[in-house]
Amino acid sequence: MTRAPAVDKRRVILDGAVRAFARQGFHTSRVSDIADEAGVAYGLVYHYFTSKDEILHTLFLERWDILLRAIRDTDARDEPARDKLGAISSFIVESYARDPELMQVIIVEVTRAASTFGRTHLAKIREAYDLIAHIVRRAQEQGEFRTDITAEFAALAFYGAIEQVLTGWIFDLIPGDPEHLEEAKELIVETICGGLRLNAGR
Amino acid sequence: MTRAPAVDKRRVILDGAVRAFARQGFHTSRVSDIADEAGVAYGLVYHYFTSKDEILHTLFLERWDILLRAIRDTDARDEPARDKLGAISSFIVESYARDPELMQVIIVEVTRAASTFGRTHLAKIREAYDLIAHIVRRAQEQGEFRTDITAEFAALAFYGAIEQVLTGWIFDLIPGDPEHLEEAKELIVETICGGLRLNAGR
Amino acid sequence: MTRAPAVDKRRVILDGAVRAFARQGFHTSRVSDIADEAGVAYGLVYHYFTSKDEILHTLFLERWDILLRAIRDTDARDEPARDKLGAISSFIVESYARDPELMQVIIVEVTRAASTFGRTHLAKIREAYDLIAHIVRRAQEQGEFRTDITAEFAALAFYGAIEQVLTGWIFDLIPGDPEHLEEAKELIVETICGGLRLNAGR
Amino acid sequence: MTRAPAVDKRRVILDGAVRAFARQGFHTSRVSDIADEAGVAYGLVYHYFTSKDEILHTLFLERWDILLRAIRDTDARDEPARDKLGAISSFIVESYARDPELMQVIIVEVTRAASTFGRTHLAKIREAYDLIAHIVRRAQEQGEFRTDITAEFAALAFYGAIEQVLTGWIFDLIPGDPEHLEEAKELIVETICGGLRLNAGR
DNA sequence: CATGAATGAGACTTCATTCAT
DNA sequence: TATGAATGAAGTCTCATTCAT
Repeated sequence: MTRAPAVDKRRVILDGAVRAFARQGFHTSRVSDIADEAGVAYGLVYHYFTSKDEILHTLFLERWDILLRAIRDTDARDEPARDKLGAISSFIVESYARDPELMQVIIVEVTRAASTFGRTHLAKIREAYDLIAHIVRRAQEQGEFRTDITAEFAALAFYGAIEQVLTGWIFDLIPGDPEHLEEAKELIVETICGGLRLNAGR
Repeated sequence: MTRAPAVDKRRVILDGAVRAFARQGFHTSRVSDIADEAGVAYGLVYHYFTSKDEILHTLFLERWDILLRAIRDTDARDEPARDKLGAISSFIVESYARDPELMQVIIVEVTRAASTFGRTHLAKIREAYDLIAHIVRRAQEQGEFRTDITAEFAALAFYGAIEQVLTGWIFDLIPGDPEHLEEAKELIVETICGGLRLNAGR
Repeated sequence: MTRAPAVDKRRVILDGAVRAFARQGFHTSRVSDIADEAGVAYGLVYHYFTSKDEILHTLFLERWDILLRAIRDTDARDEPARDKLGAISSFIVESYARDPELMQVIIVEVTRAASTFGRTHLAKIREAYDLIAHIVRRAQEQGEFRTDITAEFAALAFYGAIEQVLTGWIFDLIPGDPEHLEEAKELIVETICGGLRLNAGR
Repeated sequence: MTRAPAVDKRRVILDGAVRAFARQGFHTSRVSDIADEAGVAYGLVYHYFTSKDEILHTLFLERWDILLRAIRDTDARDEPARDKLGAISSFIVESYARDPELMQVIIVEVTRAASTFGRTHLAKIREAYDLIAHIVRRAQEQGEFRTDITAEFAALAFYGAIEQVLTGWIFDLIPGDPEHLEEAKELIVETICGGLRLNAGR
């Protein structure tokens, strides 16, 4: 007759891990650092997770599935590709605004640090590119986007630009205050869709 | 009086390290893997480098300085910013074409895996962004580029797009045969400068 | 709530270290030798101590503080300096009789092998000399001891004689059976206080 | 038809070793430190010595044989034991005055740090004690010294007192300027022969 | 003789994971 | 659930010694 725990220790550990990973990086974080950060005992981490790796996997998968769902939902809407990409850009920036440490961990330790984890989750990551590429491809078919740039290529460029901007915030290369974040949502997509070139057509 | 050795063992070790890091990643590569790959004795690695880290630092700095010089040289030329960015894109793609393993190591282990190394070399990395931003800024002043996207932001987006495309090749997300590489040089810059949108102005 | 362990593993490790150090010397003892001798796993040594050095430090400090306290207690008594020195001599010889390996380690590896450790603990070691010198100085002031030999000098000579006798036992230069040990307590102090010379005054 | 080298490199290396060992201790001195200190190339050390150990052995044996000879010469003289011990004391202090670094190395790294080297040279070291004990024994037989303190024991105490005083100088526990050194020669022997006790007989 | 590059065994230390309580 | 002591494999770095020139 055990009642539900006052706090979800599993969650507490995941949150501690985010803070530890964000501060010291995954490799430099010891399991004891995670436990300390979470305020739980050393061994409890292994009660909820089979390995240190699994914690990072979990953090990534949780978040990435949310992202994939968001992209799918966006794509389902009936609106110009430009707006869809805008929505995706907004969603990612918004995610960063809400939990910068978590996004930092996912980008720095998984998405970009392809070493072990990236490779493990390559399929998942690719899924996002594919979904974006799909949006682009449809836009090309419908005459909204140019066709001389392949959809796959465009998807990478788009996502790469977003991640780099986030990286810029993470490492203080560009100002990351709320105002700039808000502004960036639109600028990112405009950069990719509209291009830097100043021309009459716009 | 010792004469110069027939082969530069230091170079041999660096080359071995590139292969080891490219195959297994920096963290997973043991110093003995580097030595094996280079075909030298374990201890010799420490004869030329003070630590495993220093090897990666050296690889990065060697290459990055070449990149910075290339960007500076490009900027010095008198031509449209569009062409300058094209030249930079070409240079980076070309670097990848010539030594994909080295570029993989630099991107995957340093530039993107900011954890420990990125932070160390942040200043160096930023230098590249700044140089690119400078090109953009000048283009904005001269009416070649639109001004509603800040130069710093544009630089990040541009560089991010390139890196992501390279990452795409590295992880086989998009075809990376010579033909595609050649084509990409131009496509990258056209994506960023021209934008994806199909419009009359072009 | 974890209860106190049946055996104090920290103590077990220290004891194992004493045996290892006594047998092979500090430098020649590997951490694995200590663990083996203590009958614990390799890593447990580092659970309780931060380094191999710290183990030796601990052994020394534990014992030396006991010695210092003994000297202080002795000095507090109201009796001739001759008897005080006799008590100190007895205490040290007694310490050796009880745990010859520990004393060997402290003398051979710390007190005399001043290289690294001695220097670290020089202040502590000096404290002992100073306390002895203080006893001598008081005796000089009260006419018990001659004054042409400085107290500091006398303290060194006294302590040096003791240590050398212990070293003699440790290296089997002189017989170290219980009987001789007992006898030595008095002989040491008599040598230093009475002198070797045969003269009418005694 | 090679002529004698301008400088005896072997000697130069030994001298460099003394400085290195005195400064950093034997264990902490690398062979390269010795070479650097001597101003010769790395490998040359192995041209003259088979191992790092052998260098220390050589330093010790060279000096110790001189000491043994000095003791023997002293003993051969026809004079009171008191004066013989005085001569030995003088000789050792003099040795320290002339080359404190060498004496430091011999005492700190060999004589007292019995670990590996002491054991190796135990027989040699014992020889000195035996010679001193012999002097004492003769003095006892001739009624100069008391007989209740065994000669072996007395020899250890005497030598121990000397070494401790030297150690005091080495580690700056007592002032080691020339004046004090001169004075010590006599004080040491007077401490041991005359004793600290103030009594009518003297 | 002289040089210093090359070798590789060895030892410390770290830390993920297990387990008894 | 919860704790943290216990385990031991793994990896970095050091450095004495060898050797080609």
